[in-house]
Amino acid sequence: MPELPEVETVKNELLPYVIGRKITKVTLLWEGIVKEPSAEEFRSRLVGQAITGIARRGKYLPFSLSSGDALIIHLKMTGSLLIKQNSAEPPEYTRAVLYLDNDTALCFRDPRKFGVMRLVNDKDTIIGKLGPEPLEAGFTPQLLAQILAKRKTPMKALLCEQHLIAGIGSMYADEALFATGIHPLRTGESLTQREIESLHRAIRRILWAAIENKGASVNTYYRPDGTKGTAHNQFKVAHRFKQPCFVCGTPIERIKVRNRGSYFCPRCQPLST
DNA sequence: CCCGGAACCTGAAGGC
DNA sequence: TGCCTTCAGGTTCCGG
Repeated sequence: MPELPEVETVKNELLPYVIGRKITKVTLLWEGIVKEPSAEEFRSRLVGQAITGIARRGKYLPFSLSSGDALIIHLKMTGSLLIKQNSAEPPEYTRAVLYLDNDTALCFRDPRKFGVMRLVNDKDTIIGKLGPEPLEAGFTPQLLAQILAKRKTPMKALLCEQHLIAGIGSMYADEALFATGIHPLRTGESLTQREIESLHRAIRRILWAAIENKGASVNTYYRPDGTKGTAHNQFKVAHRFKQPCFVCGTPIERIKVRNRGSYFCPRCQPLST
């Protein structure tokens, strides 16, 4: 599942293939992947434009174009952006192909059709509502304390809220909570100052380590060259249902928090002391 | 504004 | 073998 480290890896590894390249043709194999504008307008406004940059904001990938428009891609759960030879057949489940003027094709593969592309004048209407970037300097323990203060929502849900903190999803929320010994159902307001500082450090350390490992390939996440990341090899609790905790040996449990699977160690992450 | 739950979507895996 | 259920979860929308 692409979260901040996976999306950051996709951006970094896509950049050398696409920067400065002109889009020569757009093929939509499933038009529903384009949220706005219409499929027809999307194609005509994109063809002929050069890609001048790619950024990452939360889990969004804004591509800047020579026209001044922005192509904003969200991979959601199962999307991947793959670089192929433009003469090659696109991989199975490819929903859209951007052909570039260097003999390559950028394929948007997405088995579950959750992924989204938008072509917009102003990218801030989409990404402007996001919370702070957890790896930037402005994300301080004080800011995290402010975000969690007086909130009765479970910690697992709070960490996944994009308008509070941008880029964290289910896997890395589980990992950060385990590293801090916090049960996923603890409320935001129940955390002590000490726990908040520890959580702040854990979030940054875990996200940085996952970027160094090129993301986690739990299911269908692939890097642009088709290879997988290795960050999931570092997971302590995420997707380790019934397996022994590396710290105390207790079987990892799974509960639903806001309809999301949440993995945790019942002994290392007690709900009450 | 705060909070919780459903819907979207489909392949893989497990149970009977 | 084959059918049925569950699981995966980022985002958006709707309700109280």
